[in-house]
Amino acid sequence: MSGVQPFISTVSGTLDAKGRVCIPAPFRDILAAQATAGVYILPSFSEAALEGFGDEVLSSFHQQLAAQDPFFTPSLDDKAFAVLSMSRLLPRDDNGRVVLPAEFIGHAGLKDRITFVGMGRKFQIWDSEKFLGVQAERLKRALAVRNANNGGVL
Amino acid sequence: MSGVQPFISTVSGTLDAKGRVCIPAPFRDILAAQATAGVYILPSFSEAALEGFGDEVLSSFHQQLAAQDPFFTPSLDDKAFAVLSMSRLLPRDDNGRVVLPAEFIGHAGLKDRITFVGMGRKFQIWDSEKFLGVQAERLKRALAVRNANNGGVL
DNA sequence: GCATATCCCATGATATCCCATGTTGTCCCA
DNA sequence: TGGGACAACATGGGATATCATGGGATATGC
Repeated sequence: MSGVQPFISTVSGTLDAKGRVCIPAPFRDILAAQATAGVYILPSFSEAALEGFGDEVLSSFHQQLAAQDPFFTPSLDDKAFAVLSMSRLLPRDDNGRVVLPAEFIGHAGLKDRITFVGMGRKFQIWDSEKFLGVQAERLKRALAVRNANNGGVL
Repeated sequence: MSGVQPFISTVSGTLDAKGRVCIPAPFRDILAAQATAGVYILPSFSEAALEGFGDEVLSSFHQQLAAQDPFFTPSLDDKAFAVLSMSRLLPRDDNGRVVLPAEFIGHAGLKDRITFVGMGRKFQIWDSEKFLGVQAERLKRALAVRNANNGGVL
């Protein structure tokens, strides 16, 4: 198992009346391997979804910013703001659940059925119904990429 | 044994009532050599089949994506989605079997008789009946390729 | 004191593990 | 070269543990 284990697969879950979601067990194991106390959650700034990740992504992102001049790199502040200021470290309870803040639930338009989507270094949380449309569109784009450069990895 | 051992040959197997399939012993040995806990399974984008592979394929794909910024690379989401979100790591039991999720069985249209097809870095799982037609067509295309580049060594 | 948030326990469903059995292919000996 | 014994593999079913989810009790802060 070289490097960091990727988040893979797509699983469905529920959001209860208290705003709790149960992080899938395989995802919890990956987070635990990164010595992450809970899970970092960030509202995506381009989509109606939440992004989840562990210490590995946060610290590599931080180091990438730290390598640049902190006062004279305009894009730096915007990126730092979009990611760092909006992220929260949510603690997990004994059952592997976290409580999503109300504004996060609103941002992603979450109802009671949600979908966890493994994306490698991060994963996404979608409203299950919203995700169906996004899924079809993404597959179409990926297929177009595949046809453009026949000879991809797979 | 330099590099990675390829999956070769075509063998038939069964899908039982619990959705279990027994990975052929030679394939298991190749997966075990890659330190893969089980086997990664991915529904093919373009065909009614499942694709199986080990850590060698997945981690090379993941590392390629991990080199880029996880939040500011739009194309990353499409590629990660197409492969990583659709793949699952299925654990093997002591007898070398894995449980296929119901949606995978549906995608490939699997009945009780299935066929494992060695394809080098990966292998495919087909419904045996469906594969008969595909096999003939593939041989025809391969022959066309051979005829197209006459002037080869053989 | 009330509202909010955290922790803990109980339950149902699901997936994992384990053992038993039949079959097939391989090896050895006559 | 043929037959028989053995071992490895594949398949079926049942027991067990893990996971996800709901509800309730206890602490905390305003």
